[in-house]
Amino acid sequence: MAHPQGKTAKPARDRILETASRLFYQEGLRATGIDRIIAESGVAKMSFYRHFPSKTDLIVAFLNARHQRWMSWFKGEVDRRIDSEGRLDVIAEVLEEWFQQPDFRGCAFINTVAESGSSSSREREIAVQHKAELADYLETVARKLGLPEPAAMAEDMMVIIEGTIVRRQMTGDRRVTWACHRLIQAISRPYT
Amino acid sequence: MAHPQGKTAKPARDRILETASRLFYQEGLRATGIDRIIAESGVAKMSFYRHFPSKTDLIVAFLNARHQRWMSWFKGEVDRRIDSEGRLDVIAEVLEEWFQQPDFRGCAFINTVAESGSSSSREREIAVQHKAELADYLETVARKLGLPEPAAMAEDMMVIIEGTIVRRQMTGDRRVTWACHRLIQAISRPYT
DNA sequence: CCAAAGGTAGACAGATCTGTCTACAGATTG
DNA sequence: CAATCTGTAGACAGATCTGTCTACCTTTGG
Repeated sequence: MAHPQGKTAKPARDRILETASRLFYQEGLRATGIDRIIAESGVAKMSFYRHFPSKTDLIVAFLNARHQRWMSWFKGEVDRRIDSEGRLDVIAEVLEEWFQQPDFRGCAFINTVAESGSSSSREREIAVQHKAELADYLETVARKLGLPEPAAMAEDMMVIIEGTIVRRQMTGDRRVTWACHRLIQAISRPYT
Repeated sequence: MAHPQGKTAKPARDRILETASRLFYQEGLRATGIDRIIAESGVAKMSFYRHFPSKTDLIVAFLNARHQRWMSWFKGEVDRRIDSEGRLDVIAEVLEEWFQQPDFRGCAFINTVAESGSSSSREREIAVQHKAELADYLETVARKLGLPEPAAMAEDMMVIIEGTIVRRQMTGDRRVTWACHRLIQAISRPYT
């Protein structure tokens, strides 16, 4: 091997994607330069461009991977709790688990849209698609719980979730999760 | 005058700040270069650096101006409607007016935080301060309406508002405002 | 065995970005 | 009048960013 790192060395592509995922999420897409990703993943520049012909390709790979990873984690946690407790506000608890991670810096997709200008872009489309899938999932949950007007309920939940994430990113205050709890309970109460 | 534009030409500083405000909001802070601001405001480079010693100074001026402008507009609209209708969900109508503006691209302060990396920055602090003032104002509104637990109510409202803004920026769908309406009505209903 | 695949190291090009500097021109004011 | 303030026009420096290119090395499959 040109640069011996033992048999367990991960392939260059994996190291690049891991480093990029960390930096893109932590520092932002525009703020993270190719050179830094190359340096921190310990890879040659040509290896980088062999696997990702452009920075945009790397961003797309990052967003797709994060979408897969986050969605399956979120669905798993919510389904498990819903099945045992049957209450919609277990979602607040799942979100709180996410917020507890020390590197939490909001939702990568919200941040991506915030960073995207007014013109449309591949990144923006992926983010919008991610949120559409999340809304779809919430509608199936509402249906499973037998709630009335599941589509409207899902949109209400989306507003609560996005607000909770953004608010938590801005303030870092745990009271945000309490507010999330109260709001979900409020929309779960039957109309008088 | 060096570059005659008639008696009504605005001072260079104003033209710079107006152009920068448009571009920073529309395209993002990092995506907007000094050179473009200089070109589009029709000003010489030295005039720019006379008024704003660094790009950061211009960003700070932009955020402070936008904070003043947006907050006074929002408070004015909400106060007027609250006084005549006495319902908290007039806030959804005020937000919808904002969303109708053709250049709407979310909240400049949320976008700023999304663009700021994990390290703290002057821009981030201004954004956090802006949201703290908004939360304070909402608490006074809740108090004025005689609602129970105004502090918790204000935090609930913040989550709803942030979620509505982000959701609207992401989807552009008017149903988001309906969800905002429903949510405010839900937390306004007395607990059973 | 040897060719292909995948890797390293690093120079280089070209664009762009922030910020400085010179030279000059019109207006205001002491 | 002369100084000062505010402005224009544009060259320039230095950093950084994306992306290309050359040259060489090692492992593996046919």
